Parts: sequence; C-alpha cells; structure tokens
Amino acid sequence: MVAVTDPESEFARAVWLIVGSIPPGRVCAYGRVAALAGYPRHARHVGKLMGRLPAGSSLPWFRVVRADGHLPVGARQQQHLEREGIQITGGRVSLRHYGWPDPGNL
DNA sequence: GCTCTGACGAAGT
DNA sequence: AACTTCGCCAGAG
Repeated sequence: MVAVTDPESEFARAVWLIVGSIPPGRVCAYGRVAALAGYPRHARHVGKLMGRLPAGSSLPWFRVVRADGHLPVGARQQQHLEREGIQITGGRVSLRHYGWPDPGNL
C-alpha cells in the first residue's frame, strides 16, 4: 500500500498531471486539484506534495492557490503569478482567475 | 492507539 | 469583510 502523500502514489501522479496542465494566467485551488485527481477532501495532501517538489521542477506549483485566494505573506509565488498577468490585490489572488478546467463554473 | 500538525476549505460570528 | 471553529485525512512522534 503506497501512501497518497508518497510521490509514487496514484494520487501524486494525478496531482502532477493536473497541476502541469493548468494554463498560464489561470489558477486552481488545492481542493479542486484533489477532487480532479479523484480524492475529494484531500486538499491538504496536495499542499504536502507541492512542498516536496524538487527545486528545479518544471511544474507550475505557483498556480495552485487557496480557495479563498489568500497567499502566504511575502510569498515569491506572487511574483510568478503577476508575471503571468494574474491580478493580486490585498495579498490575495483575484477570484476571476479561477475556473479551471471549466471556466464556466465560476 | 492517541495527539498534534498541516502550501486546506466551508460555515458560522 | 476579518476572524474563529470545526471538519477533513495521513504522517510523525
């Protein structure tokens, strides 16, 4: 039995696949990624996996944000997002950038 | 086993 | 609109 937080787990594979397919200019919540991966209510484990990513990873981890749009104070994540045209005001991502993979369910 | 913790989330105040 | 509480699931001690 491989733990879901293990990089070799199906959960981890699914999460990476999903995160890697988030297009520039869009963001996705942890909980949403978990649900898409087939594991609802596992938002925190997505976070745990992001934390384990190697420094040189090509995965756009910075496009995964909290559901309420709030970012950690002083996060370099903010610079990456703004560079892609994602608007950040008052330390949180504008909700209009959500809606991946279905822009219609905002 | 039990408690604490966490790149979280939703509901209540 | 800011803050608190509670629910969530696994891993660590």
